[in-house]
Amino acid sequence: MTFYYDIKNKESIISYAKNLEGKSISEKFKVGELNQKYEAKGYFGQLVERIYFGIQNNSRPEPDFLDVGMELKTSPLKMNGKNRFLSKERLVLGIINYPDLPNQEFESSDFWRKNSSLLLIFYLYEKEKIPFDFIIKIVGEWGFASDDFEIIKKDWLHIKNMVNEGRAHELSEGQTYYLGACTKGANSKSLREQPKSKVMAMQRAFSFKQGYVNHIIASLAARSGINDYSKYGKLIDKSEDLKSLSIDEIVKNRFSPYIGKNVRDVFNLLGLDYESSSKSKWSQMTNAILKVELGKGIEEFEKAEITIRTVRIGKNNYPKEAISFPAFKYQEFADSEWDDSTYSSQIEKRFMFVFIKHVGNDLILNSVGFWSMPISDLEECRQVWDKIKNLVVLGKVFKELDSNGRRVTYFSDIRSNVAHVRPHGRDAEDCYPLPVPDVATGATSYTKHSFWLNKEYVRESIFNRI
DNA sequence: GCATGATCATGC
DNA sequence: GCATGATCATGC
Repeated sequence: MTFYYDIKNKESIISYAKNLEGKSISEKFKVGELNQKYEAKGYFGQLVERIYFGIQNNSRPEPDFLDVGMELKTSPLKMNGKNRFLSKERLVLGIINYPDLPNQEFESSDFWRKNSSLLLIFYLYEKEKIPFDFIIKIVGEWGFASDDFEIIKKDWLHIKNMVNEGRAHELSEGQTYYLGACTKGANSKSLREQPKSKVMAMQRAFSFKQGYVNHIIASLAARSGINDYSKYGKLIDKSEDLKSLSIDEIVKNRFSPYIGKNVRDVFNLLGLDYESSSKSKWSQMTNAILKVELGKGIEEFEKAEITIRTVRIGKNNYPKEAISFPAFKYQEFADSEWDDSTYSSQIEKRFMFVFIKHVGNDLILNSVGFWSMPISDLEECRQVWDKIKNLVVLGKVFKELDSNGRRVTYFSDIRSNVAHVRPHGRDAEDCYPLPVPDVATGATSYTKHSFWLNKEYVRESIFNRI
């Protein structure tokens, strides 16, 4: 079989790949190629490699186009409400080889040799279609701009250091920025040996976070003229050298002139209105301190999927409030497991906390820092989630009426050292449907609820450690 | 004084 | 018009 590209010429390969834009595999080839395996996960990528590029499926450590050092990757897109393409998932870039990793240097590592230049083929995933009919929307080559390179290299080093310290079993995605160590395997029971500890560690792969892939998509789409690349505010300006500073340090440096100051004075210094009753004034303050235009997303944080939370601290370093997550849909408990639940993906992210402390009658900007939940606490969150799921799918929402004739929920009995569950809607009438009607009352919907991090937990495990 | 339930203010 | 982060209210 002849292929219409020059295997030793990068531009030739890219322009051949670009012919796929706007088309599906079945439009390019006769459907006679169909076989029964088409439902298998990852099959689309195999199709493109084998049928379009004539590459035998492999799991070699070298890039697919060896002569030009470029790796071929296919990845699914979804549409958001505004007709913009978003990544459907993270982009997985190869299993982390725990035994070898401590002996590698980044520039000559397996990871960088294989992935430093990516030929990306993004297709629109549509549930009702077979992979042959998925439409390829965006094709392009992705190298790494210098800022991204430095951040990805630091992420890689973090992962390597964890393995080198015998802590591969403590790795989680929230510890790094763009390059994550995502779980890889049938479930979280896929365990591997690690070189510096006897503890078995979950199998993990290097992967770009969904937020980083979104940035790649927006950037490639803009190159192809498919849609505009919406501008974010950037945290890092040219004068700062990412070779010596991490994102953590850059953020701490920006905050340091304001730490310990009265929040009213901070607002005045920044030209912001402290009297505003807006609850978004805290995010305005953060943007202003970070020197990012107000009302804009922070590019580096969007790529790293960092969640910013502002927390007021009262006497005894006790948080004024617990920390909430978005209300959950009861139906989701019937449809998913922990590993693919919305809550698990929210709680595994990296967080930036801004702590504001009440001292006498003053509010002081106390501290700022990054945080991700330790694996052992994630396990507690999982248990809380499992218990709520169990109640919801059994239709056990309400207990019998209490002595005052009020309906009491089973949900408030479920509280661990880390998290609990509480109402979270516009008011008590703000409901989501239940997958199973409540056994005690017959109710088919219930007030929106969400998971909350306990105040005690916020104090001990976040505030006291930042 | 905290746990629990309820609700606000805004931006998209 | 609703989802979300932030905050208020009350009874034990």
